[in-house]
Amino acid sequence: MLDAALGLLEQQNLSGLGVREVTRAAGMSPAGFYRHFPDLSALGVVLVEESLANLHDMFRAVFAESGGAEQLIDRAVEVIAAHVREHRAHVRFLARERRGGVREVRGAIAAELRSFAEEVAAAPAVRQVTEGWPAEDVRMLAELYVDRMVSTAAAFVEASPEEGERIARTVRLQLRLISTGSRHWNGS
Amino acid sequence: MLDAALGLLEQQNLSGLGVREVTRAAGMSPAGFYRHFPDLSALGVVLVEESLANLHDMFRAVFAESGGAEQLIDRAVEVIAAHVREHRAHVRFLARERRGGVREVRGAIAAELRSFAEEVAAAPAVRQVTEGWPAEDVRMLAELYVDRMVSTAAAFVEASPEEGERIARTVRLQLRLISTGSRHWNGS
DNA sequence: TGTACATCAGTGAACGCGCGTTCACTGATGTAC
DNA sequence: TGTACATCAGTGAACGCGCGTTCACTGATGTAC
Repeated sequence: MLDAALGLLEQQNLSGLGVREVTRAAGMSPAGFYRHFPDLSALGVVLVEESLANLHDMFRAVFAESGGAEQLIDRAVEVIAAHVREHRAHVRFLARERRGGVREVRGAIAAELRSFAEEVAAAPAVRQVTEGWPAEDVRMLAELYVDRMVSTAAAFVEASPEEGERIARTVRLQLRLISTGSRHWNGS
Repeated sequence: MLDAALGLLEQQNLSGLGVREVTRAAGMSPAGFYRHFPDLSALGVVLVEESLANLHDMFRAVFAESGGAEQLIDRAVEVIAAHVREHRAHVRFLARERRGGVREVRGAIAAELRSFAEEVAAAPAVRQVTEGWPAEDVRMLAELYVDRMVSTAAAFVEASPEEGERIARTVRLQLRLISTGSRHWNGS
């Protein structure tokens, strides 16, 4: 039933989903829905949790191994592409709901992205560059990386394979430019 | 009626809007809707056009006067904040629909943002820095600026005044970092 | 091993409701002579 | 200036439909003795 809902959410957003629509897609009778969830927003919460947990894994995978900036950037783009390939529906769902209709959902996603930024800030490859920076500067750099990675995943998910290749090239350049900027950063 | 629809769209997305809901908010009878639009997606098209035209003005206002990188960044953040203050509902609508449900709308927004990126790439302040760069590198820098500005507007629109101040500080730092990166860019 | 019972995911019919859309209408405003 | 007519934004009633939710039910599976 969660899979059925995710499938439907590729074409529309959470607030447009219907109980009968979901059960129909799952091959059940409408009443069966209430054996699993009290209402649709409860189902939404589960999907958000699943999607964010997956995304968390993605971030951990990027920063799991150490290495220079170049290797890190290449691995980041590969991991993002693989993540989108494997969790396309989840990524699409997050991209929609990040700025979407349900305040509660938006807040949960925002909070999780902030916690990802903290992890990025604490990653050895980043700490090496930001040694001696004020906390605010480290945070803005980490948020810049997180936002770029999430936006890239969102762009991949709607793209054809050729567009995907173009997006990958562009984001690699952008991450390199940000990395260059951080190496020449002269304080706020 | 457009205003009524924009008001409703602060709480939900285009695909969740209803004819009766809009006419109710506009103080009309349901049938009156069809005097102005054949259906809701026609109304959506008008709102997208309005919103993008406004956003275009915002980009032009940022790059209207020349000046150093620092002045440009400060003006950009001020102009974005003013734009959000004046066109809150339009900005919120664009933020929602940029990754939202309706393919046609998403495509129209993406195309317009690409054309903004071309304008940014052609702005004197940017051309000065990117002299001699390959076209692809110029494009990725312009897209980075555009995306950061649009994301900032989207963030402002949901933020309290204090959060807004934090966002403004963060984005100023990020734009400075990108600018620093571009000045030390050593080719792709 | 067999029997009686509990659990619980899924069913199908029914309910009242708000939806989108249509229709012939009204009545204000502009225009031709 | 007055009169006849055209235009058109807005109306109110009506339609059929799909919606969310409830209810008593079924029947498969697990479990205690």
